[in-house]
Amino acid sequence: MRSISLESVRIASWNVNSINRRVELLVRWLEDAQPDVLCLQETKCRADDFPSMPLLAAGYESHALGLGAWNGVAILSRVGLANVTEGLTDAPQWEGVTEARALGATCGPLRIWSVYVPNGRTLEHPHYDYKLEWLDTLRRTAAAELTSEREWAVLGDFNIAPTDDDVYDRAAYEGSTHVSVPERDALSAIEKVGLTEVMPRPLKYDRPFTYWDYRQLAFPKNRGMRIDLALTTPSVRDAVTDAYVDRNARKGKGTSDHAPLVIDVDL
DNA sequence: ATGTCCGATGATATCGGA
Repeated sequence: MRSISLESVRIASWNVNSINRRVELLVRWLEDAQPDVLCLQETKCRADDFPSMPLLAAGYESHALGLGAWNGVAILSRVGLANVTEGLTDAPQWEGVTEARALGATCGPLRIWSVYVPNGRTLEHPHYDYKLEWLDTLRRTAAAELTSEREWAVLGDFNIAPTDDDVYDRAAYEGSTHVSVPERDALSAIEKVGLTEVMPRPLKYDRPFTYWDYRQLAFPKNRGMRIDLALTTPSVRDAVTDAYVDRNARKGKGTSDHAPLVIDVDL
């Protein structure tokens, strides 16, 4: 019989839209929010340009995956960062390149992945097919890792609004990506391998949007979407004590167009 | 005025991407 130990961790995910543009903001947020693990997306820098020193000074070790101006993911942790896996198994390529969109690591009690799902651009664009193929590859990687008896989570920018309630106005997205049936089916297929979504609470208004376009005053008008998601094993989900979107991090000049998703778990 | 912002580039304005 094994002993049960209570382990409390705060995990988070944030599409930062260029980490080198926002190092100081990120460090201030880390000091304020105190996450134990943070999954980052759209770091937009090579691993050797990643600002690991100021993050280390803030108390976090990090592992970054990036090719340059586009995409890029990373994981920060103050509870260990081991067994790092760079990329999905047999990930599809875009224009001959295996992009930096997925990073897995074991952090404390959790096996955790940071993902930046392809945007898709339009329903007719080859990038949309790439998005669906990439999501199916994520499903296969998740299924393969879930055979181990470890608590497991994937956090990131999925570029999918799971339901019509996850966009400010369904009609505004008619014929667009992020809300289409094949994208939502691909998300459901990932959940069917043994994952369940952690639903955050909003800090303001009725719905926990995580992204607001920079244009057309979308943030002050709360014209947002909930596309940054967390899928976990059921036992992690059942151990969640709080989950929220920190929309305060979206306020003001010089912020990312995404807000962080924060999840507290008592395992 | 897409009421914007990012990195990259025959850079000092323009472009693709989001």
